[in-house]
Amino acid sequence: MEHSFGEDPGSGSFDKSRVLNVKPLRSLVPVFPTAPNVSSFSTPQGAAPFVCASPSGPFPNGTSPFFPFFMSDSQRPEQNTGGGVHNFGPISNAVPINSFRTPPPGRAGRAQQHSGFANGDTGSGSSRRVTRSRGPQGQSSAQTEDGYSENQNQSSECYDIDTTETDGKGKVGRPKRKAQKRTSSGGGKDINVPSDADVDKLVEKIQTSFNDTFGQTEGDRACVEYLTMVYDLFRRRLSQVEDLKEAVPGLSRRPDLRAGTLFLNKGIRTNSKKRIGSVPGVEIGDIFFFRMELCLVGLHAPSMAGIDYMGVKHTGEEEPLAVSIVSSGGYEDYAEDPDVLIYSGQGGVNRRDKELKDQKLERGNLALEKSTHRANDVRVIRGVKDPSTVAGKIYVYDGLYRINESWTEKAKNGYSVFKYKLVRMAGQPDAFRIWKSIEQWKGGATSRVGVILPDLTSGEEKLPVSLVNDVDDEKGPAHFTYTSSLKYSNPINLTVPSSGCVCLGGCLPGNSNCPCLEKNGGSLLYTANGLVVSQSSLVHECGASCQCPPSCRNRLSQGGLKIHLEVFKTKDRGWGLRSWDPIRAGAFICEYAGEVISPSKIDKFGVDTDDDYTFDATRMSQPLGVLPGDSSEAPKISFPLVISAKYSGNVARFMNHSCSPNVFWQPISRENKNESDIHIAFFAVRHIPPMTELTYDYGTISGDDADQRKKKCLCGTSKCKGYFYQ
DNA sequence: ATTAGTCAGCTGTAT
DNA sequence: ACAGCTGACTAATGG
Repeated sequence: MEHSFGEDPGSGSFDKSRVLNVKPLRSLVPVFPTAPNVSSFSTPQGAAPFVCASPSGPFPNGTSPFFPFFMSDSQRPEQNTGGGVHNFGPISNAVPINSFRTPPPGRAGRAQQHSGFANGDTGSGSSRRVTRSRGPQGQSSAQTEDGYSENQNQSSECYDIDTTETDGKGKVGRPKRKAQKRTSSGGGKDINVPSDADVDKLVEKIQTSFNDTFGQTEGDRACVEYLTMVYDLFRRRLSQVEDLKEAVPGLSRRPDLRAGTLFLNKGIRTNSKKRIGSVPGVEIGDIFFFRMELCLVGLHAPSMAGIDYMGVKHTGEEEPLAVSIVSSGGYEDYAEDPDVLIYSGQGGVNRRDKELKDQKLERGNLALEKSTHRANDVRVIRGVKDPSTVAGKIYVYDGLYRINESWTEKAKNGYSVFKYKLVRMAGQPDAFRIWKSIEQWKGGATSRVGVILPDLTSGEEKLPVSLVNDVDDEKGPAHFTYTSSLKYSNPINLTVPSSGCVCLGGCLPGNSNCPCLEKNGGSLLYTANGLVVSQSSLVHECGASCQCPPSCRNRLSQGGLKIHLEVFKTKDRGWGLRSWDPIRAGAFICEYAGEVISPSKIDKFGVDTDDDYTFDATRMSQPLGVLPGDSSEAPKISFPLVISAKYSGNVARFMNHSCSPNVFWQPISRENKNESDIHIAFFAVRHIPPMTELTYDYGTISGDDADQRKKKCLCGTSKCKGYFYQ
């Protein structure tokens, strides 16, 4: 994050008339596939511009049908990827080679019992020779570097010291969960949710896909992004499965842990070798919502413990050194200063009888002590409070620190505790500091450089959206009217009339009598905490004629802004959109507001070539937010809806294009008596740290004038195609 | 050099 | 309040 978020005591009031005519970046043109096809969006009588169809049809003539939700993999036609780049690589049905691996002698019998993940060796397979380095006699697989010099260069080097690196097959013997009851909830309906056997198949598909794409690479940015995205997709899918099961006492619902272990056992992970210094592909400022995520990307291996360390050889003697710590509020740390962290050692409390005692200089504490003297880099992950999550905590990777001093002191409870003073290395991009700044902005105590408007929505949204320019002196984008809603010039008649639900307490998963869920293939497509499970062709939400309350889970996109956004001036791409709040993968961000342009209007008046702010759902783009191999996987296809936000619109009109986007769009149908509106909702592809620009893929078009709409892409990502279509 | 068993960890969610 | 999963450690067994 190269922006500076300084204070500006001067900027306060603002004259709206100074929002000038600035040539916006986007010059979009409404696009329809081809002229002859336009008519296909209308019924023969020309009454409805498009038809809202249930997953199984019917479809208007000439329109490509949505892929049915229930289609099995063998039934599904070839994915149309629009000729674009394959992000995920081909998903094959072939059994991965290592599935045929002979189990080690003496373990075979046992391993076989756990059908699911018993044989989960890692994809990197044979090269993963594991030796344990234990104690002084631990024979480690050599290390030439001593790695202790004060030299900065050493920091990013990977210590080739062998640590106890589980290879995924080692720990199968532990008794796993008991045999699970099969769900069969609801009325025995065919529910669009996989069984446990399906889950196992799904993991194998993910494994294949992961190995195909990243099998050779160990830890680059693309790999880390893919891994975290797929992990959370899978986790959301599992939580959807859990949702359908009756609560079994003695069986807790921890989809995060289950997804994590399945991934680890299948080798769906990266940077599994411990190292001192930065981790390839993980960037300072990256955020995580589960400890398992830290483990999967190689940032911090233990699933619970706060101190990660490894044995490092130094002049023949091996000693433990700390590689990373997690400060998450469980101890009496001092973590207010963005550059200094006073960290407490671990231990001192018996977990079972909660008996308190002095901390001992062992394990993590010992490693931190050694690292104090060796002055090696230690990665710091800070837990920050986040009221929006149930856990109330988010982990932020704050980069490399060094331990300046260590001491012991008496804690409030009277027992002695180790304390370590960690100081952040200079020259690293801001991470935790940004969180502290935002905290202050929210408190309103300080003003900020470059704030043009504190709320450009003028109260139209529940949350203010500030307009900020801290790069030049432009005073704002071209004038427009802020509206939070989507306007249809003509109501749309449903071909299949349907009534709303009567779920007075809100629609709940497993209710086979809810007509709204039925439209979604029998399942609720949103998790309990308001995340979309995955991208699909169309999500049916509850609407005006439903009797469920506004808080119903199936009305996720209807509550207006829940995330604190701001419109800001980018360095070279005009105005853009970013968020003060961290955004979880799958979280709803906003919808695309504006005016629906009917195809007939376009026929009559021709294409408005000057409309710079248009959303075009007919375009093709890569599927994002879709789990490889998921039975509910629905590739993104064109959708006959074009929205103009030139004269009126909301924050979504400011979202720029990226070839490696962090946001995807999703058509949503809202039932309304005998009418139905299609809305376009935006969801996060992956976790998005605060103040990161939000972008989506504008998609590709074909046709005679496609070349004219090609614009040079400035997204700057490694996957950049070099152009995009305005 | 492996394997199985035990333990506690600045988890996280249900009650 | 407590299930859950892992890495670290320990003891026992096999070459």
